Amino acid sequence: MKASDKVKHRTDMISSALRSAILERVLMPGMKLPEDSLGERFGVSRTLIRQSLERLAAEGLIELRRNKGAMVAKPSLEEARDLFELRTQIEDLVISRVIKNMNPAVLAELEGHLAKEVEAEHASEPKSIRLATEFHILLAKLAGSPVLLRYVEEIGYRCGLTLSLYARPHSTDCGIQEHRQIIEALATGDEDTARQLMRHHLTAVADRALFTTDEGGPLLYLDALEPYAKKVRDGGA
Amino acid sequence: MKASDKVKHRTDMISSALRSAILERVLMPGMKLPEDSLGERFGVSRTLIRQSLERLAAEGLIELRRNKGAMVAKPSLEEARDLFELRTQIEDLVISRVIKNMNPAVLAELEGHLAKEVEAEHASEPKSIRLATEFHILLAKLAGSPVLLRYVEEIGYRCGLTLSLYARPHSTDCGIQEHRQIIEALATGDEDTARQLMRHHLTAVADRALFTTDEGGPLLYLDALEPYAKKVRDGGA
DNA sequence: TGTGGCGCAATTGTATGCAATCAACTATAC
DNA sequence: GTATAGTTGATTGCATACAATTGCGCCACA
Repeated sequence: MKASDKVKHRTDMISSALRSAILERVLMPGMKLPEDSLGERFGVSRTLIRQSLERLAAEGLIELRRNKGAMVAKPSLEEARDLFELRTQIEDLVISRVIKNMNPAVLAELEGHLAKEVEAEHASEPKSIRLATEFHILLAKLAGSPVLLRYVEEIGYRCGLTLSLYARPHSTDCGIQEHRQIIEALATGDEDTARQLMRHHLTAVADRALFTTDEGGPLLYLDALEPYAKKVRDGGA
Repeated sequence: MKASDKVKHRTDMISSALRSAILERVLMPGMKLPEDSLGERFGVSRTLIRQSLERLAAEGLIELRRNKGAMVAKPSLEEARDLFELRTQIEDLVISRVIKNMNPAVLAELEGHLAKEVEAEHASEPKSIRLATEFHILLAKLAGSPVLLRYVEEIGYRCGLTLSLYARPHSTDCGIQEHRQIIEALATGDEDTARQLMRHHLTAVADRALFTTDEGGPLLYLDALEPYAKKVRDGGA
């Protein structure tokens, strides 16, 4: 049966849970992530936690220091700028590809996502943030290249993390309007405009954020993780 | 002291050893990589091998199938093309940055590398291949962005892997001349020319390779690994 | 002779235990 | 009172042991 096939392994579930927690700003940059506390929370042994942490470290979402454990990554301002620059460059390719694949079904997916963003705009802040990132990931999916998707995802997540360090609250507000414009340009097949809008959008997101420099001390905070751990313990996706 | 600091952990050494073996075409795409055989070879337990395999899987160099073990990745032709396209797009950024950082020391490093390439041209094939990839990595280093370096490295490695699947023998020959031209353009600060040369170079590398479709069966071959394993067992880098 | 099921061997998935490392604290000497 | 050395507690690094899964070969049966 398909349902049991799709059960990714527990490591994947734990990685995803931690990743979501980081992207939704439940785990803030600098927080320590000790193996056995996490293992206890998730109801698994340190082995699986270790694997998950290594994976997230490879993605750049956490830092792993020898004999000193893991903590949510605290990218420098420079690193943040480099990430956005790289992202901008890569998403050019996404635009080209999506335009090539454009059709009513694709357009519908994009507009469906936009609707979700509008809906969440005045609801929960974490959800808006997540949807904003997922807009770009949806575009990458529609580009039809697994390779492209892989890197857009990873860099998008890392950008999301940097925003939780450097962004002011509510800085996502105007993003929805920019997403809408991009969709319109894509729909009309105007590649140059779409590309420029995307570049402008990403620059704007970065600019809205990266000017304020916030300073937060490293803290350990596990209870916030509880809802995420519960899903894993209960065997959910 | 610095020497003891630089002792990366054994997992890193094993990952590097396997990565080198893959890039030097000692481990060909499709070869199986069983955990305990590798562990025996490298003189470590399966734990460390597993970690290394997971890391390489994250980099896209090997594939990891649940309950069925690891094998050297066999990227499809389409994936190969996507990788080169993405690489081309990203290395644009490298060019811009290197030009900004250009100075005599940088130029000297580039020319030093080119000299090594020339020297190895008629010596060992694997060394030429390695040096050709490392030219791009050197450029990324000189670009001065760790983020950029990380992705150029990874994608460069993956491209190297695809070439071992799809490239004809001796297809690296003309690469050196192209590298030389790129260095010249960088030296004169001509960004547009450099960028175009780089794009042309990468396209040429891909084209020289990706037309022949070779079909190789999956094989298990461990003895070829011996020199790599020995370095690790002896505690070398 | 071909096909279907059953069991065994091989390989991976996960937990646990012990050793090594690091950080913080205390005690002692100056 | 300060500085340094020793010691203790906590945390990671790695190996080993056991459980679960998969694939293959064998045998029965049509």
